[in-house]
Amino acid sequence: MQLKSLRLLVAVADTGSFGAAAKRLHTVQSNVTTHIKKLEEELGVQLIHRAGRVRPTSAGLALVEYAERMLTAHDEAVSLFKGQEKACGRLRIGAMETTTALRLPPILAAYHAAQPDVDIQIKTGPTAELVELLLNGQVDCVFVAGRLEHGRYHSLKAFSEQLVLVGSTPMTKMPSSQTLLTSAFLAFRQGCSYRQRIELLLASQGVNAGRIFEFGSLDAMLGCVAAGMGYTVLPRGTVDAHQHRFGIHTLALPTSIANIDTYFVAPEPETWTPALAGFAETLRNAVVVDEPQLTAS
Amino acid sequence: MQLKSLRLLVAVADTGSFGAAAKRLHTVQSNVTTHIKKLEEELGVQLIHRAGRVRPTSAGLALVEYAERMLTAHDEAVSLFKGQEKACGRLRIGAMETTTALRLPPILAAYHAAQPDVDIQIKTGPTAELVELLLNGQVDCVFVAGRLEHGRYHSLKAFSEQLVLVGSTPMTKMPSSQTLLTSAFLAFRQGCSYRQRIELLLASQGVNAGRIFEFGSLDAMLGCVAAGMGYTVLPRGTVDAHQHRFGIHTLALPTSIANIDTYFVAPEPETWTPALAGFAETLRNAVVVDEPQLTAS
DNA sequence: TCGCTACTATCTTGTTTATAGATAACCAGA
DNA sequence: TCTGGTTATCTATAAACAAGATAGTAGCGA
Repeated sequence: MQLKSLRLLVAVADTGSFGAAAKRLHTVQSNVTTHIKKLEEELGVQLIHRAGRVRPTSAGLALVEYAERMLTAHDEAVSLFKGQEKACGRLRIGAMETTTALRLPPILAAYHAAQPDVDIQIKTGPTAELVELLLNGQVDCVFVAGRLEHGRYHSLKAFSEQLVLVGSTPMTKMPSSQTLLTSAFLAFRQGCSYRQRIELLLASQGVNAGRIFEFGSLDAMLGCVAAGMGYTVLPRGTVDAHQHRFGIHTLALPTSIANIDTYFVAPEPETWTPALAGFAETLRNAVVVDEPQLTAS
Repeated sequence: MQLKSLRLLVAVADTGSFGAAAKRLHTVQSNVTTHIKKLEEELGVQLIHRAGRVRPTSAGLALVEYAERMLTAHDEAVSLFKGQEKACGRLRIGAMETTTALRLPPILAAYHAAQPDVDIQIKTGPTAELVELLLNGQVDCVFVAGRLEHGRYHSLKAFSEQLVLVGSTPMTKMPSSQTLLTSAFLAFRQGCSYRQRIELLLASQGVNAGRIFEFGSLDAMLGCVAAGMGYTVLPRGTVDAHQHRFGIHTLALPTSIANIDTYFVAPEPETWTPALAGFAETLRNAVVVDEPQLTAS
């Protein structure tokens, strides 16, 4: 059974004539006859009344219902890829908690304005988990800290973050090793790249292992820092955006530890749906505005 | 885009290998490659990651969803006609009020027991309307009074009815012309074949035009007869079944007027869905039990 | 009843497409 | 670097398809 035959069947049922159906689908009448006959042979049922008026039999009518379901699905699928201008379908984005909170909203807003027919799904998690999701095909693209070493992936430097030390009291210089050793550190759960920087920071200060509490959400973490529970390390932009809500203070970190880049990573562009291609386009524009120099690999 | 290609795509996504997909669908690996490649060219998108693990890209995954919708519809459609033993789908039956009330219930019960997956729809109406419905393809088969003169239809004598005169008082002989002239007659709406018999009866008694009230339902009609509103003409079996509920009395009519056959009429058997073929089978069995001599044309 | 018209079925031709098998290229792991 | 398993490419054969020409058929009106 071919979609072509079903389309002809529907056309015959619609127009009530083989010739008209042929004309509608830009072919000739003899082909319509052949296709319908083949369908009938395949199913062992007469689908069209030929004597007198040409009209579908009840078997034909029943098949037309299914044919319409199939053709609708087919046309939708095609428009997924060949939709002119307007993409549709679904876009699954994976991003870190901090990226989602600070960087994504304006980009998603711009994208939604450009492609209103795309359903957007955001999954948040630490970098390691996001990479796993991408490799498993559970998301279409991710925002992660650091370039993905894995080959055959498209990556684009999206944002540059500056990490700062966050505490509950004003700081003018790095807290002493002694203070750090006795303080708690608050971080996202295992796999978060910022957490690695915390460990790097502690090591640079000669502190081996601080106490680290794991958090799942940014708000909870900042709330606890404000309450004097300990320190954390976060991008400056993220902290700035929340500073008025929490009584928190920041201290710049050494450049080698502070600078961290967020990359947009997705499979090769040849595999992109128009929805994803449009998102990459939106992102590229947003990045260019922020920061003229960008790198693609 | 061919259903065959989509089935291969789904198989590749399932098995994670071109060769395994080929084996599952009884073809060779090179054909799988060709089909997938053709799909990819047609849509302008890479659907399968070939490097390393063979797995669908996110575009491929999106297409697989639509492919499954299409293939499900296809398989359902095929099972509509090729379903082994068990028919499915829908069966639309047109029947007269009296047939529906008296004759259909046991047949429908038997049919439903044999084909539980068929949705049954009954439309009731007078013979003329039913014929119209059948000719328009709005029902799959009908039970009507009298053979359908229209060619190219399959018809089968299903039931033989004997019409009786129904009144509110015991009758031993035909009421006088005077009584008939001043009485009302109750009948189904225009187009009902029983109504024609009423007019025939009146004519045979030398009464030109009695007053005729139209009713839409059997119960209402019998209730009004019992209340002494007038006479009606109905099949004996129908009256017998309702006699205990209403105070009504019957009188046999002359054979020429009394005998009326109910025919099962449907388009040619070649156009039958398994659902309809099964119904005809059930009906044939039921009729044979009732009355060994039957006629098919 | 006769012809006219509009329609579908069939046949034929050249072209396109599908299939299976053989072979080459490729990737990942040892 | 070799190897086992995998995909891509090529080829010959077979099948399917599209279009045109033609024949057959039903319905309609005179």
